[in-house]
Order: sequence, then structure tokens, then C-alpha cells
Amino acid sequence: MDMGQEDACDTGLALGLNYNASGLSSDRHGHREAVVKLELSPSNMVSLEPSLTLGLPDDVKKAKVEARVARQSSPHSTVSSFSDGHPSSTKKENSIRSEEAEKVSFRVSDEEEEGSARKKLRLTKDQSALLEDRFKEQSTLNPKQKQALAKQLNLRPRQVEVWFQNRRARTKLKQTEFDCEVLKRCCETLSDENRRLKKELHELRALKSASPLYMQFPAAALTMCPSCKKITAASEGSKAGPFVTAPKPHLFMNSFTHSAAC
DNA sequence: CACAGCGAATGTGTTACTTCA
DNA sequence: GATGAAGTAACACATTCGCTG
Repeated sequence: MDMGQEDACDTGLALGLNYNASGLSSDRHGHREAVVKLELSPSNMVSLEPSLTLGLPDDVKKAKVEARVARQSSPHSTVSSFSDGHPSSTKKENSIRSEEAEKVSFRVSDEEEEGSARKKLRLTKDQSALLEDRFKEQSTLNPKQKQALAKQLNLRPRQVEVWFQNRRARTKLKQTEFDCEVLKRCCETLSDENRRLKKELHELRALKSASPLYMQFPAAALTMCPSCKKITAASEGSKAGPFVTAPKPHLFMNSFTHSAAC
């Protein structure tokens, strides 16, 4: 089960678009996060929850900090320097690690090593399950945790690291797709609302031109009941009763019920 | 057998931090 | 002590490619 999606479902999405200046935010390590929030009035969003945020959850950030701290505390420890087919590592180192990995990994292809041939490891169900469990707990690992988990799984730390990286990427992708759907629905809702308001405006203009009496009240003095769409003179409402001039019955029917404005 | 999708692995770019001259 | 270059580690992101249904 995808954690990001779970979060979104559990906490509810606050609809609100809050895009910072650059569209990106950085954590203390300079890693960028897209932050997208969309804010809508509650009346628009009956079925949609408000607050969409694309970004790392706090526990991830915490884990990142911990990992950084751990590395800082021992920048050249055996753990951190162990790592793992890193891009900055030399190819020689990588090939050595690959050879070591061949011994460690319990599922090694039987085919002839072609030098550049990439071995394809398929994680077992147990391995995947354990990795998933750990990912649910925290989506990033510090070097010690990575090392321990790799040992537990009989994998190379690099493989654990890669798995977590790919897992984070998949989570983010799913979350992005989910957010996209929410935003689409949000857009549709707003479009509907916009159409409705335009229509209402059109009707009110028609009403205004058709009925001079309507002009007796300044616009600010008129309020409309949101439920029955009836327009009243708000300040005088209780005394003078509803102000009704309506060639459009659907707008002004039932003038003594519903909201306080009526 | 071809093919699409999945996912493990790799490559690249960026940032933070440390070391050293 | 301040400073800048070099090295290292971690990450996100894009991509490759082997495997599987």
C-alpha cells in the first residue's frame, strides 16, 4: 500500500494552491521539493478535502537530518565510506563491489558474465515485505540503518539504498498522480461554480434592467440567501420583509424561509 | 513470440559538508 | 583564522534494461 496515498486519504487533502515563488523549496541540504497547495472555499469543496501538499513528510526530513548528522559525526566512518557503487566512485571500485556482490547476493544469474552485462536481481517476497515495512516506518535510512537492513536482507547496502530511492520515486509519482486528479476535480468544480455565477450575474443584470424598483437599494444593502437564492435588503430585512422583484421565480421563491437574510 | 509494465540498476546534476593547502 | 579548491556523500530525477505476465 502506498504510504503517500494513505497519508493523503487519512489526513484529507486541503485544497489550496500555494505555489512558492520558485515553485521549489529546499531543505537544509538543498534538496528541492515541489510544494503545491490549492485553497478553495469550503462551499466549493464538498467532496474534496483542502490542503494538497507535494513534498516530503516530516519524518522523512527528520530521517534526512539524522542521516546527515550521523555522517557528519563520522564522515569517514566505515559505514559511510562503505557506500556503495556511488556515482562518484570509480569504475574500478564499482567492479570490485560487483564482484563482492556476486558472492553476497543469493540470487545470481547463472549466465556468463559479459563484463558490462547487468545482472537483474528480483527481490523475494520476504525481502520486499521487510523493505516495505521499513519504508512505512521511515522512507529514508541513515548509513547504519541501511547497513543493518542490508545485512538482515542479505543484500548490499547499495541495493537497499537503490530500493529506497526507487520506492520514494514511486511514492512521489503516485502522489503526484493522485494530486493531479484532485486538482482536476477541483478545476471542474470551480468551472461549474464559475458558470453558475456567470449565469446568475446574467440573470441579475436582466432583472436589474427589467425592474427599476430593484435600483432603490444600493447593491451593498442587498444580500442573497445562499440556499434559496432569494435577494433581500439585508439591513431592513427583519422589519420591511424581503425585497422581492422577480420575473425569475426560481431565484426568489420561498422568500420567508432558509437563511437569516430571508 | 511480441509487447507493455514493472522495478532494479545506472547515470547525471545538485547541494552540504569536510579537508587541506 | 579566513578562504577557495577538491573530495565525499546523499539525494532527486531521468533513463536503461532485464524480467514477467
